[in-house]
Amino acid sequence: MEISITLPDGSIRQYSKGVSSMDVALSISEGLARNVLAAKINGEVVEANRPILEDANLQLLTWNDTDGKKTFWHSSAHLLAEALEALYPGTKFGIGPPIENGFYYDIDLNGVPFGADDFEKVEQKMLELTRQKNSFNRIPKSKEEALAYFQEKGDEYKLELLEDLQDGSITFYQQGNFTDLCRGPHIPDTGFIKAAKILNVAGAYWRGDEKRKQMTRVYAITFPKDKELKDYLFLLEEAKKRDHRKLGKELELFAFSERVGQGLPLWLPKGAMLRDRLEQFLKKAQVKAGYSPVVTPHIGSKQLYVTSGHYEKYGKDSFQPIRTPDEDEEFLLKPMNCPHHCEIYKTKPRSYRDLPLRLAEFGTVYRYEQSGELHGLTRVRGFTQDDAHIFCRPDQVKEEFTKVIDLVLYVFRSLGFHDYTAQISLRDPENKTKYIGSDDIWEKSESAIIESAREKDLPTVTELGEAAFYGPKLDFMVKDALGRKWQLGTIQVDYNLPERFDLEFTGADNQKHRPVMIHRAPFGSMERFIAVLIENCAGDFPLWLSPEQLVILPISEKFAAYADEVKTHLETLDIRASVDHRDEKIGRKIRDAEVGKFPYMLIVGEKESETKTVSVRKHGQGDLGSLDLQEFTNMFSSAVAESMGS
RNA sequence: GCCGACAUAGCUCAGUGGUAGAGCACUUCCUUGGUAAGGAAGAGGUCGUGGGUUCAAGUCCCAUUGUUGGCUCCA
Repeated sequence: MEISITLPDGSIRQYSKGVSSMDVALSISEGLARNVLAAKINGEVVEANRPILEDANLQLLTWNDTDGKKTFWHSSAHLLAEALEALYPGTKFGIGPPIENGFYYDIDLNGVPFGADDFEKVEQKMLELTRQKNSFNRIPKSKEEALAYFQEKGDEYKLELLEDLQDGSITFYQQGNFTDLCRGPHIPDTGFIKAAKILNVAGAYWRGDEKRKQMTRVYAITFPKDKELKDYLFLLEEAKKRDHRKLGKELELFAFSERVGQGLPLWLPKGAMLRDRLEQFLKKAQVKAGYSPVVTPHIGSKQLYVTSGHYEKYGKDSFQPIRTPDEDEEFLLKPMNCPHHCEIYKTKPRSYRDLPLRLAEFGTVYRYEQSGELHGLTRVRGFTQDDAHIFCRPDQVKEEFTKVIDLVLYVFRSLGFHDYTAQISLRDPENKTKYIGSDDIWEKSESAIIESAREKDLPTVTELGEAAFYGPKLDFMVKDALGRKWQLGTIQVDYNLPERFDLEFTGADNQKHRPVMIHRAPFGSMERFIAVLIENCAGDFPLWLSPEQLVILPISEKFAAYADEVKTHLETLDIRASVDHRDEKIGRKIRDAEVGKFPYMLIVGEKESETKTVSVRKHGQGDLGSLDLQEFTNMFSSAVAESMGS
C-alpha cells in the first residue's frame, strides 16, 4: 500500500506503507541520509527508523535544525551515562536532558569524588564508545517490568520518575551496555558523535528542590565534527573576553572590596561618569514622559515594611533592623522604594484628575541576597533602581503600561540592545490562592499587558505562575556574553500596596476609589544594566556614553602645548578629552589608546600644530586623515547624535 | 544557603615540601620618535586570613573570608 509523504518544500512523494524517514532520506540522496539525526513527522520528533504508517508531513532533522541538535545532545547524554557507568559502576542516574548548548546528566556517584581531573578519562571513554557505532534501540516496557529493572539496579531516582508515568507509555532506550528510562527520540547510533567535551560539574538538587538530595550535574557538549568543538571552545573564550567583570577591571569602571563587603560595588571615576550619563539620559526622558522626580531616605521605620507586608515576607532574610538609643525603635535599610512612594501619594487627597501620578527616583536599595547568588554587577546586595511608581485609575492601566513599554524601547534602542525578549509573567491558573486581588482585576490587568505587548509587537514569551503575588508583570530579558539571561527593564502591575496603604482617590462620582500602582524600571538597576551593556558592546560604549570620548596624542613633547590647546577647546564643547603626555613613541600611544577602547584618537605633531588641524583616528578603524578643528567637531557631534540611535 | 573549583606583585599568570619568579603596569635615566608595544636600570609580595602536620609549608591537612561554575532564591 502506498502512502504520501509531504516534504517541507511542499513536494509530495509516494512510498510504501511502513517506510522510515531514513529510507525517505536515502531515496533523496545518500549524502542527506548520512546527516539525518531524527525526523519530525506531523510535528512530532521521532527516530529516523520509525515506520510511517499513513500519509504524513515529514521534515528530516539534521544538525542544522534545533530539534536535530536537541536529539543529538539527548543521545549524547545517554552516551555520557554509558561512559560514566562503565568507569564508575553503581552510579545512579537522575535526568539527562539537552540544553541550549549541550546537555547535562544528574548523577549520584555514591560519594565518589568527581572533578575536572576526571573529565578527560570520561571524554576518552565516550569517544571509544562512539567508535562502536552502537544503535539506540527503543524498547517499550510495562510499568511492572520497568520498576523491576530499576529495583534490581538500585536506582531510586529512576524509580521515582517511573511513579509519575502511565503504564503503556513507558519506553527504555538501550545502546551498547547502557539502558535508560527515556521517552526518546534518539539519533540512529553513537557513531554520529565525533567530538565530546565535559564542560563542568556542579551540584544540583534532585527535582530542583533544595530540601532534597544534591546530585552531581555533569555538563558536556558534543559535536558531529571535531572542528565544531574547536570552534565552540574558541567562541567561548572570545565570549569570556567580554565578561563585564574582566572589562570592568580593565577599563577601571568598578571594583569590589572584601573590607567593604560582599556584593557592594565601588564605582570608580570612569564607571561613575558612565553611570551618571545614563542617569541624566533617563531623567531627561522621564521628565518628557510626565514623571515627577522625588527623593526619599535610604532607611525607613520597620512599621513601614510591616504595613507593606515586606517585613513579614522577607524580614528574616534581609539585612537586620538598625537600632537606635530608643529600645523600641527599629529601622530597615530600604529594600525597595515603593512604600516610601506610597507615603508620598498619601501626603494629600488625590482626585481622579490628578492621575496618573508618576513618581520617579533613582533609589538605592539593599537586599541580602544569598551569598551564592552574587555575581559581578548583575546580582549585588546594594544597587540603584531607576524606579518609578505610577498611580493611576484602573481604566488607565493599559495606556500607562503602553507608555512605559515605549520608554523601555527608547532606552534599549539608544543603547544598542536589539536582542531581547519580553517575558510576560502571569499567575498560575491552577493555583490562584497564591495571589491577592480579585479574578476580575487580574484578568483585566493580564489582558492589558498582553495587548500592550502585542500592539508594540514585542517578541514575547509567556510564563504561567511567574507573576508576583501582587500582580502580573512584563520583564525585558537580555543575554550576557555567555548567553545567560538577565532581567533588565521591568513593568509590574500591583494591587497589593494600594490596598495595604489604603490609597485612595476621589472619582468623578465623588466616591473614594482605589488607584492601581505600576512599578517600572527601564534599566532594572544601574548595576545590572551597565553589566549587560558592557558585555553587549564588549566595552566599546556608544560614543555619547563613553567615559572618555577621545584622547589626544602628541607626537612628541614639543607639541604638548598644542595638544592642551585642542583639549581645552574640545572641553568647551562638552567633549570628554584627555592628553597622553607620556614620553612614548606615537605607535605606543596609539596601541595603548586602542587597547583602552578610546573611541577617537587625535594625533597632533608639527604639521597639525602649524595648520591648526588634527589627525583623526577611530578606534578599530584606523587613520581617517586630517581635519581642521571645526570640521572635526562637526563630525564628532554628528557621530554622537548617531550613537544615540537618532 | 547547598555542591564543586579557585585565591602568589597593581594586572595576567608560573612555581608538586628545602630561603619567592616572569611578562605587562609603575619609578628614574637615555631617547623627541608620524598611525598597534624604542632601550637601560630600579622599586614592588610576611604567597587571602587563622590554626595544624613537618627539621622545613606558597606547596600537605582543618577552619575561615572572598571570588567563581552551577543548583535553590530574586520584593
